[in-house]
Amino acid sequence: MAGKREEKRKELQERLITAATQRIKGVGVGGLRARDIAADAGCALGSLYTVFGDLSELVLFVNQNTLADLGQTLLAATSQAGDPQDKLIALAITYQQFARENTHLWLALFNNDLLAQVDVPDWYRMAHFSLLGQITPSLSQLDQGLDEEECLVLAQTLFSAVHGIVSVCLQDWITAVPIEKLEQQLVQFVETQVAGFLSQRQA
Amino acid sequence: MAGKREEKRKELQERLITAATQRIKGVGVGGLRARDIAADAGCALGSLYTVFGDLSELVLFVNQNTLADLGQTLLAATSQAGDPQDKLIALAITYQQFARENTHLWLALFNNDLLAQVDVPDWYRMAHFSLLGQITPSLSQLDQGLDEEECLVLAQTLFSAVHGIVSVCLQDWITAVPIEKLEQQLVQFVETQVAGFLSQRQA
DNA sequence: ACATATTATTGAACGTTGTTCAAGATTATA
DNA sequence: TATAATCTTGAACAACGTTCAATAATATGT
Repeated sequence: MAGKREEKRKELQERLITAATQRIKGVGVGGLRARDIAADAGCALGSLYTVFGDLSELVLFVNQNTLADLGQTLLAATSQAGDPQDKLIALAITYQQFARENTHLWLALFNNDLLAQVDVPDWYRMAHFSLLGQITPSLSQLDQGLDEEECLVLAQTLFSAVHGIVSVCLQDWITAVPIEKLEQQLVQFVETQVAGFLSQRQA
Repeated sequence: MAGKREEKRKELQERLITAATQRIKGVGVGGLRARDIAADAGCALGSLYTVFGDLSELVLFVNQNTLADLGQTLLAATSQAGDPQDKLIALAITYQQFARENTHLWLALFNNDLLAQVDVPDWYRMAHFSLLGQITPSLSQLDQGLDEEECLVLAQTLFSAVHGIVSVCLQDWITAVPIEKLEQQLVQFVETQVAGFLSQRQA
């Protein structure tokens, strides 16, 4: 009978993460309720707090899975791109696609109301960081004069910019740019950015 | 004694907005408490709900002021810029400066957890929209072949991109790019974007 | 296999939240 | 000044995240 405790604990943890994931998918991270999650996972309310310190920590685990999914999706959809520019465009389009197909889970990644109360663990920062690793090769291919740090900063800037464009569009702030034009917007943006690089490199 | 009711109501409304603004400045929109606001404004808890439908509506009024401030700040800091590129850079830098100096108020503008429950009124969308009006002239100056709609979409894209860069940096997602490099990052970004425009216009 | 110690699970209970509403205070009207 | 209309009040409510003593389940020692 040895090891049964740990095994059950792991099972419960997975059930809770699954339940939380489904709830976030449905109602968003703002509509997350401890009692709902416990009910879905088939355990008592208090049991949730024997596995996770609080709800924020549970969301962090959901986010870890989302980040992994996102990383895999980006990798799968862009590995066969040739051109650096094509690859950057494919990354942006795939990012936007993921955000649209998993809006609530994607928004949970950036909801700092919950995350502000917990100090973000290293594995979380790492998962974010590794996404940049899919951008840097294309950048250093575009401009071979970039050192590693410049390349990282540039990747960060580009990622943030694309994220901003997608984010503003999906949260429907202003009526000007409809979601139907998002892809076109992104393609144009990356093209302009790449053209700017090349033009600056010549000067 | 006529008109005293309306006068007191307006005063109370202003006191509540002021109190809420100060609270958001201090603890962020997530730390906003109806009881604190009422206490600061010197009224009963229930009075808050005779002026505003709920807390979200109150935050909307705070945001209106913030948007007006932001608009004024951008206008004042960039009106004397000559070059379209210089103006776009000035806009980005000023936006970042405003975000850093009024972080909590600025974050409240984009916190959709509260805003999602209320349907955003037109005056709110207008205030967002008018910010774009500070970008479009520079863009049509850069490329006079742009029609009005293209120009608006482009302004939206650029604004979103800059917002994303600032947002990611200020929320400290990843350790890679420190806040000290934010300005440099923005300047470089706008320069690249403008260079891209010009290069594409020639082709 | 049994008894004991250790640990996990439970859900009622606590403090805090946004919001409501009958009672009382204030202002308008005649 | 008296009456009607309206606003202000804060106790009360439901729902929330979180805790914890009691109970059930598991591990350990003989």
